[in-house]
Amino acid sequence: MGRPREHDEQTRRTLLAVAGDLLASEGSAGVSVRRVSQEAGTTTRAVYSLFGDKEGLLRALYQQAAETMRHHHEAVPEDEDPLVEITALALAYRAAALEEPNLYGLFMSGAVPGFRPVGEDARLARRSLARVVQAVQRFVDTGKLPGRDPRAVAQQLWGLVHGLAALELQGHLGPPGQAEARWRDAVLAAVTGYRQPPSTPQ
Amino acid sequence: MGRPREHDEQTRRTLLAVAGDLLASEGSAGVSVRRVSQEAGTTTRAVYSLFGDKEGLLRALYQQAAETMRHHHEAVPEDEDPLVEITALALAYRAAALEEPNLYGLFMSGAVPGFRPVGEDARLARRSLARVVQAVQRFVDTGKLPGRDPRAVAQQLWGLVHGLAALELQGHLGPPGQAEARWRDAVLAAVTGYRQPPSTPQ
DNA sequence: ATCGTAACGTAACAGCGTCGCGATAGGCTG
DNA sequence: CAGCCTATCGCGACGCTGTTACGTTACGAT
Repeated sequence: MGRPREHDEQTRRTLLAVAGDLLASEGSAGVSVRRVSQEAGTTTRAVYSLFGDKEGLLRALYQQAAETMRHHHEAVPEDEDPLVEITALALAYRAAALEEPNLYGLFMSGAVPGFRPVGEDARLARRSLARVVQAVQRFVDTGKLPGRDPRAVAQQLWGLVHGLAALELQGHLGPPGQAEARWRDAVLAAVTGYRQPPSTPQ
Repeated sequence: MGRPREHDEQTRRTLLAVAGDLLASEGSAGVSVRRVSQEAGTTTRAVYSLFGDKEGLLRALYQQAAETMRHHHEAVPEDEDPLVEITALALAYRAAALEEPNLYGLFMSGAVPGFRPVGEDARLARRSLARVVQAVQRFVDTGKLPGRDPRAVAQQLWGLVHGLAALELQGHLGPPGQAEARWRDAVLAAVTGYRQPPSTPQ
């Protein structure tokens, strides 16, 4: 019974695509409920029917960004040398961040006003790093990172790459060539450090 | 000639203090020109006379945050061991970030909608790390970080601490005790790595 | 054919950043 | 001392925002 819904899955996809484009082309200021729904050829009601509210729309975008990050990581081949594989994973993270800076900003921190991932969404960010945890675990198991806690190392590497990404997106790392050198060097130093057994007990 | 200005230096300080308090207590959503000016006992015009526009007000807050960060760093005593001094500097960074998360978010990236530091302000962020650059320079000069470019190392350490701060503020590092352990461990690994001469030419 | 109901578009609400406009207040000139 | 000049003031309006109450519409069930 009742009127059949026209705000369907297709409309949902269109809204998400438009929101993503607007975020990329005009930044967070361009993403308003009116603007997005109008450019998607529908009305503001559609956003509220499909996503609950504006934050719901942003949450969907966030999940999409997390998925993109996960795909970038899973495309990295395994390597028996931790330095090679971890460097490749870091550069995959960098590629994802540079590819869609605004989407990455939404994903990793505060590029959009009041948006903050909570609960399941916050865990989504961590899950997108599963590939890194798995790699570090493998290196620990085979004695290549002696005495290390895989989750701790993955967290710390995550911190490093996120910080480098934030700095590069703000222009603090110079031109892309120099920036990549900074990434490689930082990862190299970190992995070198992790290859030594930790001196503080954990 | 003309009417004497009542939007003076005192008004400016009051507006900045109110804006800082609102940012700390209610986040970026609480900082509106109307709200700030009203709670400061003046009118919206004062903000536009003294700061140009809302972004001018935020810029002034940003500069204040940079200054706070610089002070935290300069309070760290010198030490002949790079590991000791750099760890202390990193924990000073952490303390500044945790002390006023919203101000730090404004300072380091996108905690406020359309705000992005440019030009002189972006350089201000780098200048707040002068103490780190100086320390690394000293270690390079005395051969404790052989073959390193002080500016590159400082940038990379900056990336590391910023990333860790962002992760911790988002709750990804667990309770404060574990978080501090993560910080110490990450810095330890990085410094250990920097003590080895770089294998890639720079 | 009529009714019930669910989803629709519209229009309104409060709040936002910004700025044009008339009022105001003090220093300079006569 | 009176009056003008002008820089600064507060007020109110403009167009925007996210959200939602409301009247309308379209279909399945009776």
